[in-house]
Amino acid sequence: MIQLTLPDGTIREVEKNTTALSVAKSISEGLARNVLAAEINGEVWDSSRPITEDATFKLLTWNDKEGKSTLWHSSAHLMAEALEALYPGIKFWVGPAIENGFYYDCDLPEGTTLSESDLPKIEEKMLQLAREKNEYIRKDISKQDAINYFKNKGDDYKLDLLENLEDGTITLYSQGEFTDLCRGPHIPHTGFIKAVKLLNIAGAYFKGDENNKQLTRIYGVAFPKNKELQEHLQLLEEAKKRDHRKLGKELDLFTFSQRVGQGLPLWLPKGAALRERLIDFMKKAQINAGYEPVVSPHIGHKDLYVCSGHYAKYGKDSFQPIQTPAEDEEFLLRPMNCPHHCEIYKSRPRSYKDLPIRYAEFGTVYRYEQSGELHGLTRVRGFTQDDAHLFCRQDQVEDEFKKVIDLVLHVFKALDFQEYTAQISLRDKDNRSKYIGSDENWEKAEQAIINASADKGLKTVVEYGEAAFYGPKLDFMVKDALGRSWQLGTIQVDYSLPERFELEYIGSDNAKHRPVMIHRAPFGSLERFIAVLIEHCAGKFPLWLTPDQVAVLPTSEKHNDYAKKVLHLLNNYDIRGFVDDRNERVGKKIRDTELKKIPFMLIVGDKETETNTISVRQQGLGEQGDLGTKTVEEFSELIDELIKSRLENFKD
RNA sequence: GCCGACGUAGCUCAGGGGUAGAGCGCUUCCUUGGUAAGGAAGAGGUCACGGGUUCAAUUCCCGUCGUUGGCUCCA
Repeated sequence: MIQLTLPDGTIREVEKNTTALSVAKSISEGLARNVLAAEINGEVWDSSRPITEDATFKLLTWNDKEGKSTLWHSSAHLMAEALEALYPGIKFWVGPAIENGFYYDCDLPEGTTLSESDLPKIEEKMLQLAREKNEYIRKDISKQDAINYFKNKGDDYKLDLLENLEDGTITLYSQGEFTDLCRGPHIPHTGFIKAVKLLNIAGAYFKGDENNKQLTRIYGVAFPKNKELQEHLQLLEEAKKRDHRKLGKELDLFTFSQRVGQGLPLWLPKGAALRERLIDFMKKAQINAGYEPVVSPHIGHKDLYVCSGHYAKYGKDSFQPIQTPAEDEEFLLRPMNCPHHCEIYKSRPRSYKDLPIRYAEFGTVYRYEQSGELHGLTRVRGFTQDDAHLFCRQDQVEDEFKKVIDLVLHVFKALDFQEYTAQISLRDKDNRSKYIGSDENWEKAEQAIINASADKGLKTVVEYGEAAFYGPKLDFMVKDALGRSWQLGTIQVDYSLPERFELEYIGSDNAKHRPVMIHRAPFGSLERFIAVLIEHCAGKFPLWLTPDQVAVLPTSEKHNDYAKKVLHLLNNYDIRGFVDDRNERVGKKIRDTELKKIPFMLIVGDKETETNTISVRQQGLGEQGDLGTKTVEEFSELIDELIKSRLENFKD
C-alpha cells in the first residue's frame, strides 16, 4: 500500500500501482469522467500511469491550467494524426500547448501547400478521429529503438530532437494510427476532445532561425464541450470589436497613408487633441515632480550614436544615414533621445548639489522596424516617447525609483488601469560577463529597485536574466479587459551611457564622479499607450480625455441657434462638444450619440430655450441616464466634479 | 525580410469571364419632430497598381504595393 496526500491534506491509502483514474473513480464516476490528468508530486502525469510510491496527489480537470494544457497538447497530437492521414509523407517538428491552445510545426510533402480553406477538412478529420476514443498510450523506449523508428519513418526533425535526449528517459505516445516522440502527459483518450477550431496557418522557421527552412505552423484550440468553443469564439469577436485599429478609424483618431509610408501614423484632429491632453497631463505631473523640460532635434550626427553605441547595435538595420551634400557629413534619424540628453548634461560642469537632474522631453524617434513587424499603433516606425533621463548619485537611485513609481501609478489611476503587474528584470544569476558596470553598482541598483517596489506595495514578478546589458529595470504590464497583457511604462538603470559619454559631477570630496542614469517613460510611447488605452476602454475614454464630452441636440431646427449658444457657453467652461444640427428627429440624434459613446447628451427644445436650461442625459444608462434639467453652470460643476474625482494633481 | 490570407463607394461588406450592388454616411427636398432609427430623391467606384491569357478581365494567372495572422513558447 502507498499513501496519497490530497490537496485538502487528507491521506488516502491505495494499492501500489494504482492509477489516478481509478482513485478518481473511487471518489465518483462523474469526477472520473472529467479527469484529464493528475499532478503527482508536483509533476503532471497521465491519469492512467501507475503510481508506485507515496505522493502528493491532485486530479486535474478542465478547470485547472494544467488540465487545459494537457488537453491542448493531446489535441496537437490528434491534429498530427489527422494531417498524417490527409497528407501522407508529412514530417513533424514540435507541437506544444500554448497559452491559448496549441500548434504543430510541420513540413508538408514536396509540392503540397496548405491554406486556411483546408482547415475545416482537417478539423473534420480530427473530430472523426476523436469520436473513435482512441487511447493515448505511453511507451518507454531505448534511444536506439527510437532512432530506428523515426529513421524508418523518415522523420528527420524528430531525429534532431532525439540527439539531445538521454537514453532511458525517452517515451513515445501513440493514439490511433499516430505515434510521436513525446514526454507527455496526455489525456486518457481522444474522446475528451469534443470541439476543435483551427485558427490560422503561419510560417515558422525551424528552431526560430531565419536561416533554417520555414515550416508550416498550424494554430488551433480545442475544448471538452462545444459550448466552451462557442464562448471562446465570442471572446475573439469581442477582442475584434475593441481593436484599436478599428476604433481608431471609427473615432477619427488616426490614419495611415501609403504615400507617407508604412508604420508612420497620421494623427487626425480628434486624435491629436486627445494626445495633447495626455501630454499636458504628463507635463503637469512632471513639473510637480521636479522635471525640467528640454528640447532636442529629430536627427543627430552619426558620431553621436557611434558614441552611445546605438549605431553599432542598430545601425545596420536602421534607416540609412542622411548625407549632407557639401561637407559629406552623416546624420541619423534619432532612434533614442538619451544621447541628446547626455549632451545637455555635459553642456557644463555639474556639482553633486545639482543632482538629481531630470530632463524630460516628448521626443519623437524613428526606428526601422521590419515590415512584417508593423502593427497598427503598437508597432510603428515613428513614435513619441514621454521620455526623461534622470542623472543622479548612486545613493539617490532608490528614492528616484520610488518617485517614478508614484508617477506611473498616478497615470494608471487617471486612466483607470486597475490591473497591472510590475516585472523586475535582474541579471542572469550564472552568467554575469554580458553585463557592463561594476558588480557593486549592480548589486546596489538591483536592491534599490526591489526596495522601491516593495515600499510602494507593487505586485512584482522577478525575472532573472531579463535585465538589459546596461542595467536592471522595472516594467509595468497592464491587462486589458480581455486579460491580454501589454507592457507599457518602463524604468531602467543605465551604467553604460554615463561611461560612454564620460558624464561627471564634482562630489563633496572635490573629486570627479560618474552619475547613474535612469531612463523612464510612464506611457512608454504615446502611440502604443493610446492603442492599449483604446482597447482597454473599448473606445469609451475617461471624461477628461475623450474627444467630445457632450453633444448638444436641438429637438428641431428652430432650436439650432440656442444650441449653438449653449455650446459656446460650455466652451467657456472648458467643456468640449458639438451641436448635432442635422435635420433629424431627436430620437435619431440620441441613438447616434449613444452609439458614438459621447458621455453627455444635452437636449434643447422649447422648454429649455424659454428657461435658459439644458436637459441632461448621460450615455450608456438608458432611462437611468436622465439627469433632469440643469443650467449650463450647474452642468459644468457636475463635469468638474466628475473629472476631479479621477484626475488628482500629482504631488511630489 | 520570410510563410499564409486579404485589397470592390467615405465606412462595413455582398457579387462574379460580357465594364458593378446593399446598408450606413454624405447632398437636396418634404417633415419641425421631446429621450435609441420619419419619408423621398440624388451624388460617389479606372473593382489597389502593372503585366499576361481571352473576342471580352473587376473576376483566371504572374508580379508590385499595401493591409493582416504568425515567425519567443523547443518531444
